[in-house]
Amino acid sequence: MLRISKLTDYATLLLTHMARAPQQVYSARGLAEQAALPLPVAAKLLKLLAREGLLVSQRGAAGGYVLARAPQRISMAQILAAVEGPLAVTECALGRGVCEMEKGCATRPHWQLIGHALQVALEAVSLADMVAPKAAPVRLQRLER
Amino acid sequence: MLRISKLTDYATLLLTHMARAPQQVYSARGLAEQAALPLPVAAKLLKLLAREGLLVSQRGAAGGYVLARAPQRISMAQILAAVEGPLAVTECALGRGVCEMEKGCATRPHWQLIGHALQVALEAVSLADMVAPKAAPVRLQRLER
DNA sequence: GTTAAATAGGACTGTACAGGTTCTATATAG
DNA sequence: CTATATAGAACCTGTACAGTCCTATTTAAC
Repeated sequence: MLRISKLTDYATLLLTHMARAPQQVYSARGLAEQAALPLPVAAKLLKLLAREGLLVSQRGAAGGYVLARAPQRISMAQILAAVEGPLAVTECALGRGVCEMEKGCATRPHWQLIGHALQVALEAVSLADMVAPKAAPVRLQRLER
Repeated sequence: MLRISKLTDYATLLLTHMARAPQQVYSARGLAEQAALPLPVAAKLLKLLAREGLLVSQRGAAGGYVLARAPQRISMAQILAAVEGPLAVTECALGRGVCEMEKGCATRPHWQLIGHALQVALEAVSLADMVAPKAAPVRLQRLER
């Protein structure tokens, strides 16, 4: 569990295809074919990614989508945030007052810590890393007290 | 997003209560009250946690639940796995043949890496850490290439 | 100017699963 | 024997994810 949504997975797929030749303009139709996704799904995602600033869109004939930045500067954290909204492992991580047990809850700061570790892990992996043949160099370390 | 389920959150709540006085026997009813959870929910979770080996149960009158191990030896990863099943950020992380795009998918190993980072983060935080006043000492590090 | 090709944005739908309840069976202390 | 526990399964229900479709709007090309 702790699974990302399928849509996020698809979005990553689309973006990695584009990352192989950045600056090129891709149509929704073409990308859907390459990624083997239904056109409506790909189109919906591309629109979303454009709205969220990860892609730049060009309307009209011969239009399409281009990566808004170099693949190195697009992190998995950004992709996930674009598709699924802000990262929040627990409800209380979203803000005050969401959870009614807030006052007596000693576990909250620790959840936040786990959430933070996850955030860092996601930020450390870029789109460029995702197309690289070798695994991205991220490692977790446990500090002794 | 990437949220844990409410049930996992509740389970953590119950377990942290128990961790404050390990070796003590807790009834489902008492724990439900302390944690301010509906009795059916608490009961269901406690049964599950017992089945998964995190708790030891004692049936009959004056029965109840005890932590199966010291709080230091119960990790958040174990709690999450008990309630939600094996950690899998993407579908393909569960095993071969689940995802039909498997052959041409270059992103898979990188997802696995992210999943692994998450796993380590969750393993590094114990139940004992969750009741401690200070945040647990976990840190992520990015290695240079 | 018209047409074709593309994105923008929203509405709509089905369905799988989390979240929660209830019931019956079984064990055990007193 | 009875009261008090847990064990386990079946069941219901709301909601959010996944996916489709329809109607603008923009722009290149002829």
